Amino acid sequence: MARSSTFDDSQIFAAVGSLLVRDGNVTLQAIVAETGVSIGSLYHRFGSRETLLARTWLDAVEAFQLEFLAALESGGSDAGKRAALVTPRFCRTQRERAIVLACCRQEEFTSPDLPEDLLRSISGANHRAAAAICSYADNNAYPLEACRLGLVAFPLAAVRLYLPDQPVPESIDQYVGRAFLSAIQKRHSGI
Amino acid sequence: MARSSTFDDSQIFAAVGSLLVRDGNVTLQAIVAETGVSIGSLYHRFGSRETLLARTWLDAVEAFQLEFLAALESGGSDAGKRAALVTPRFCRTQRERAIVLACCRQEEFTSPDLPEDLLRSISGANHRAAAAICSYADNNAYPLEACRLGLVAFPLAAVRLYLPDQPVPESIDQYVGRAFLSAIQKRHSGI
DNA sequence: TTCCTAATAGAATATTTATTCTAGAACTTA
DNA sequence: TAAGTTCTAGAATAAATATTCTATTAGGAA
Repeated sequence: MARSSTFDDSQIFAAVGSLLVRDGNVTLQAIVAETGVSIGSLYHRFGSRETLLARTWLDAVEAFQLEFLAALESGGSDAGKRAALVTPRFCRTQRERAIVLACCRQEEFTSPDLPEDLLRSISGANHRAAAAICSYADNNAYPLEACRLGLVAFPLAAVRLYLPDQPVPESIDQYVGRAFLSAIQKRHSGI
Repeated sequence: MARSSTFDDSQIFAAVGSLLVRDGNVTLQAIVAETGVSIGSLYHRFGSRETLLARTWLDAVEAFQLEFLAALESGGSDAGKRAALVTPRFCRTQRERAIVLACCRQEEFTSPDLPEDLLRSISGANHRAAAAICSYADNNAYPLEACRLGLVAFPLAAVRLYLPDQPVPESIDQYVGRAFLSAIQKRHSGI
């Protein structure tokens, strides 16, 4: 066909992750400096900075959901707890992707001038996760709010204590597990 | 002496908060549009964009710590739990400031070209909070990690479920209280 | 080997955003 | 009311950043 790529998209996604950590924002110049990919090549591949960032985010989300949804939908009695623990583990096995997830707000990636198919993939991923959490809540008669906290918010908060610079220690898993249980435990009516 | 200010700093700080929510970033032009303060006036007051943002953050942190430290250092047996609950309450009573705290990373505000006194105030605030959490941990023989999670990370995670756009519901307080307890409860050696 | 296609390259350009600068307005005190 | 001082104003400038464009390069198929 034609010339094949010199760089992997994944190298670029990883660079975005480390720039997020180092500078808190991502300029194309910084990506060029970090990866060696030329600016022309970046535009050839992605079309715009916004698309590049959105693709980076989607890549991270999909990798995460692969594990998270598998755990949540596996059905065992501790499916929820195992799903909650996916977050700290993901931080250890796929650090750059975890950083992207921890640093970006998903609302950034709904701009209507992203390419059609990318927008579809993004909203697909969002809906898939939302639906899974929702039916987990329904099936167990937990409030949705409790599930969102226990499955997502608390685990994320825990790893953020360390994420940008330090490794996420094993000790965190205990806290995540217990925070999950605290979220889904049945309430008393008062306080 | 001389002419007095037309605008309150607090109006500007509030505008930064709403811009953070709406756009996720804050340009001076946007502040001008939002508040009506002129660009010249902004520079006269703050000297640089960076200083403006740092002052906004400091304003929010100090307001928060006023309540948080009072609760934490009040001494009662449930001082920790009350301190944890300061976060959701602060979100209700001082929304803009809470938003600033929830959206900014404090590492942004350590750049050496901020004015001397501002840097001192910022690091003072950081140390004050860190020290308070530390001695709370010591006094109760809790791991520091547990206290950071229970007092800060979990409460913040809970309100972030709503913060940018929606009000933080009262129902959150129960979850925050229980997550705090789950963090400081004594561990079993295994899992 | 030759041609076709897509990838790479980076200078040139456009755009956005921060910052400086000069003038003028308003408050205060004498 | 006059002088002094600080605040406001916004056009002009500078700096950072994204985007376009024209070559050039490299792999694959004929």
